[in-house]
Amino acid sequence: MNIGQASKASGVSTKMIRYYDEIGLVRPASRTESNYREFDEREINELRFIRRARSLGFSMPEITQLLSLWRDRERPSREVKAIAQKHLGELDARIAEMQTMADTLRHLSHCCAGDDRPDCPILADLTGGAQPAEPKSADVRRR
Amino acid sequence: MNIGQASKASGVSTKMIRYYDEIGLVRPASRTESNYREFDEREINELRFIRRARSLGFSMPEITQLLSLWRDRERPSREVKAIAQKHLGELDARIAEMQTMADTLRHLSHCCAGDDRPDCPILADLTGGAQPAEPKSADVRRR
DNA sequence: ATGGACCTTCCCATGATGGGAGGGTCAAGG
DNA sequence: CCTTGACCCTCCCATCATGGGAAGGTCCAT
Repeated sequence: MNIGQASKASGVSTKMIRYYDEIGLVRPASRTESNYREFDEREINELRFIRRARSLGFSMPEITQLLSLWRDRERPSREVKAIAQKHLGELDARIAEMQTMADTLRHLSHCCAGDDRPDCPILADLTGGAQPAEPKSADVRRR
Repeated sequence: MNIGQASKASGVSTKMIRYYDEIGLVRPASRTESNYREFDEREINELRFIRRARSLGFSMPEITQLLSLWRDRERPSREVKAIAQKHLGELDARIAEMQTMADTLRHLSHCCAGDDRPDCPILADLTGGAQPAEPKSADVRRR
């Protein structure tokens, strides 16, 4: 199986397959005499594994760890779970951060008339209460 | 005011101030005869504006637009609101995506014993039901 | 044997940010 | 006046995962 077929079978672009090869994430696939990469079922499964892990937001270093645990039939599931939970924590943290942004933005947007007039609470917030005059905004929560 | 002071006053790193200058986000600050950048209050406010906008997740192109609206005293707040709402939509979409990841991961993690044994639903999910044997997982929702 | 679809490697770009080298400038204290 | 240390300048490089594209080799079906 060559790289194009491996790509179709795994859903990973040829570009990325070569990249994973380059960084050693998948073991250097064997080559034909004309230097074409050759993939077997095992490698296709590894590529699918990587794709699925990426879709869950795991970083490449994390995937490297997960792959090596996956290859090890003796692994303790504890280690896998630890990686997953660490990642979950980071995901939750980033979600919370973005949620804060979104909430603030929703509030500001809600307060903005959105008409022809120039007055705009969104710009006012970005300005930070400063600029021309008095900085006496109280309830527009800012971090 | 030189770049170091501007950095302290605005909370933007000197590196980033130079970058914003380079990409034309802040108008090329005036220079002293020894080629030092000089900043006035207006530019400090623009830097603060950028910092606040970044903290709300706006991209540089969006900030470019916001800044030009901010400079224009005749702007219709409609335009500002449109940018904010577009960004809000993107934020919400990314949050939903990450939330899906986190939920899946939470579920898998919950189902994983996390002990010395090698059996691991997390790895099983990443494997995609494939590999050695039967692909008959039904309730482990996968996208 | 020729053409088209494939493969290879190498280089470049992204976006926002930081690190660091090599060299000029300024101000304070001796 | 000169030294010293804290600044400033520009230029280059790296990140992380991904894709685009060029130049050139290979394979297969007609």
